[in-house]
Amino acid sequence: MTVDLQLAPKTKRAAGERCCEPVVLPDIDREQAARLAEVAKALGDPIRMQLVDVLRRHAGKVCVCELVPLFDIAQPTLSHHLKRLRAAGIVDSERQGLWAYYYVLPEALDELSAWLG
Amino acid sequence: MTVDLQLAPKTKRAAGERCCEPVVLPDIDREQAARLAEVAKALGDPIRMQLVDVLRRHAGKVCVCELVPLFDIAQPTLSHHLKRLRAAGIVDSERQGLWAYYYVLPEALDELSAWLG
DNA sequence: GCTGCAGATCGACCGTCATCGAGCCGACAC
DNA sequence: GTGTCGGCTCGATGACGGTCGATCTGCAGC
Repeated sequence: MTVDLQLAPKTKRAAGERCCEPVVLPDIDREQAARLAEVAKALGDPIRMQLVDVLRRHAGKVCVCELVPLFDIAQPTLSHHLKRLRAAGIVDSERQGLWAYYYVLPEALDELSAWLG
Repeated sequence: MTVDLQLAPKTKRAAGERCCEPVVLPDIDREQAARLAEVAKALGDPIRMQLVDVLRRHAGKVCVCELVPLFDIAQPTLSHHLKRLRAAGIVDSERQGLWAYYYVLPEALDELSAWLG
């Protein structure tokens, strides 16, 4: 008995009226939303935002030893932020002897920029 | 004696050579970086990214009761995400009787879009 | 061999966030 | 008045993220 308990008439509105026409799109590509959210989350830190800004303005490979004095954080912390940016596909690195150089991969930022219109 | 211990010649490179020319800009407007990072952090969640996408595509005020069935999360959780988006200045809300309607404030997204170029 | 340096990684601490249920409040119908 | 519904707020909890010191890895020079 009471098998229709989960099918109770919960669709009954306050007085049968609707709040607004149901024209919202039912599904928006979730995969793209997940990728864009990952890029946005990587940019969601002031230090990482400034890091990307410096690398974008320089328009070339920048040595880590030049990035450290720009921020008042320890070197391991900066390395951690660069690793997060690289995991999100925003930047990439290249080692030359002692030093490491970072540069921007424009694809991720371009996709976010295209979504913003 | 040894008063110049803190001023030791730490500038001495490995062999006197520099890793790269010091042309990185010393300071990038930190306030703007903080604002952009706040907007990006608010977008750094798949559900919030889809929420903004729905509100942008609808180009009008959307009732919360229409947003709830689009995601498999509880209604308080959706309200939490909307609150975060509103705190970041991305959306705003307006109550009409029983229902609440949310809409996009384009300024925040426009600033991020302008920075992305 | 040893020493020093640039950068990455690890472990730990602590703050913030996402999620949920429970409860509260305002508006409407009766 | 009471009941009901839509939505928000409050706690609690588990997970994630930023930061640091300490340590490790390569590399260059002695």
